[in-house]
Amino acid sequence: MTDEYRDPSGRRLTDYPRPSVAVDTAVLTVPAGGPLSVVQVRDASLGDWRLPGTFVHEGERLASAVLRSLSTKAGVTGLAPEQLHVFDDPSRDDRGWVLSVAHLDVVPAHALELDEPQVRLTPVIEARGMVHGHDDILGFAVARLRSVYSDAPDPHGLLPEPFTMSALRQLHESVLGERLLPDSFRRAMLPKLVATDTKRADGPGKPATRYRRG
Amino acid sequence: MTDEYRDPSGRRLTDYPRPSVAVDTAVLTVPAGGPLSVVQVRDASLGDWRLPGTFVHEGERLASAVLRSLSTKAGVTGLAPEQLHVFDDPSRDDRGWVLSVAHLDVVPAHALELDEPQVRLTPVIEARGMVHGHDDILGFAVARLRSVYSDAPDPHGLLPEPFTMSALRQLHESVLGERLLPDSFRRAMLPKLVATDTKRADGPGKPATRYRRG
DNA sequence: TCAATAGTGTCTATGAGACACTATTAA
DNA sequence: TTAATAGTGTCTCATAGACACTATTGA
Repeated sequence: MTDEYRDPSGRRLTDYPRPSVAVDTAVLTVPAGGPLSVVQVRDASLGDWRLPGTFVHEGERLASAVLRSLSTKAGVTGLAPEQLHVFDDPSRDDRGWVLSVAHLDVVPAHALELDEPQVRLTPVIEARGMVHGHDDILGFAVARLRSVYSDAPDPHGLLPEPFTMSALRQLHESVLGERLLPDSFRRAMLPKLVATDTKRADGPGKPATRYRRG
Repeated sequence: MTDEYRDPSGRRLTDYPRPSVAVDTAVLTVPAGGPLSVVQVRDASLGDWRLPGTFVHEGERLASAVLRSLSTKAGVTGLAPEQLHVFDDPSRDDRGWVLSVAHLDVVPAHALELDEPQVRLTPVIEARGMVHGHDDILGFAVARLRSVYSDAPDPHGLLPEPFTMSALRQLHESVLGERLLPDSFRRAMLPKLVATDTKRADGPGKPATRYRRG
C-alpha cells in the first residue's frame, strides 16, 4: 500500500472526499427453548437500545471491526460475521456522511455473557423501534438466517452436539418462527445427520437418539 | 448533516481515518441468441480489461455512483443496480485503502451502445483474468442472476415483450448455462405469463403464442 | 397399568422428468 | 406432402403432508 498514486489530474487518492464507514451487527441467538433473539446495546448516557457497531479503523477488515465492536461494546465473542448490505442513505446518520455495512453474526446462547446493564438480549419480535435504521438490518439478518435454516440442520452450530431430533426441531421452529411437522422434519434432516450411540435418559418416554451434524 | 459531532474524546467524525469507497459493476446482458455476456472497459492507456467502476462522490448514493460510472466509462444507460458484496481486503488495491462495493446491473442488449474501443461485450465464460478481484465480482453477479432466473420468467426484462415461449426458454438457457426441457419449462412459466392474441408468423411451423409477464 | 415421548409405515396429492402424440404453418 | 416448430396427454418417480400405528421409557 502506498500514498504515491496520482490520478490523471494529479490528485492523490486521499484528496477525494471519503465517507466514514461503520459496521453494525445483528448478533442472533436462540436461548434454550426460547425465541430467536438479538443482542442490543446502549451507550453510557442510557440512550436508545440499538445494534452494536463501530467505525472501521485504517486498514482493518470489516469482519475484524465487527468482532472488535462485539467484544468491546457487548462483551460478546463473535464467531463468523457475514456481510448483509451497505446502507448508504446520506441522511441516515446526522453525524455526517457515514456508510454502514450491516452484518449478521450467529452465536450459541451458552457463549453469551450478558451481565452489564448496557447490553441485553431481546426477542426479535420485540426489538422494533431502533434508531439509525437498525430495524432494517435486523430484518435482513433474520431473513438470511431463516433461509439457511430452511434446509440444513443447525448450520451455525447453535446447539451443542450431540442433540436429539426434538431439540433440533425446536431450534428450527424458533429460528423460522413457525411449527414444523415432526415426521417430515425428521425425514428431511436424517440424511444430513449421523447418529451417536448415546441416548437421552431423562424423563419418561422412549430414549431419543442423539445426532451430530454429518 | 453537520460537522459539529464530537465523540466522547472530542474528535470529529472526519478526524478518523476513512477509506476511499469505490463501486465496481458487472453489467450483464444476453445478446439475441447469444451467451450471457458482461460489459468490460479499459482505460485510455489501453491497460487490462476490467469492470467499470468509480469512486463515490461526497454524499452520493452508491446506486447513483454506479449509474454515473456506467454512463461515463461505458456509455451504458444502467437501470437498477443491485448491491452484491463489499470487498475489503486492505491489500487488494495498490493505490491505497479502498473498499469496493460490487454491484450487478442487468441491461437489455438492445439498450447497449458499445461503439468506443475502450468498451466491449464479452461472454462471461471468456471474461476471466481481470485485475482487482473483478473475477470474483463477476462470479457473485452471475450467481445472483441465475438464482432469480431459476423460477421467474425474465425478471429483469431482458426480452422485449411480447415474446414467444421458445425465445423465453432460450434466454433462460443462456442465463443459466444449461439446456432446459421445453415442456417442463413451459408448464413452470405459464402460470406467471399472460398470452396475447398476436402470433409469430415468420418461418415454418405452427405459429407461436406471444406472452407478456403477468 | 398409564402417560409421555421417539420413531415408522403408508396413503395421497403434487410436481418434475420423460416421451409420444397432435396441431398448424411455409415451402 | 414434407419439414419444422408449437403445444398437449400421460406415465413414472420422488417428495411433502397427513395420520395412524408401533416402540420404549418413568411413574
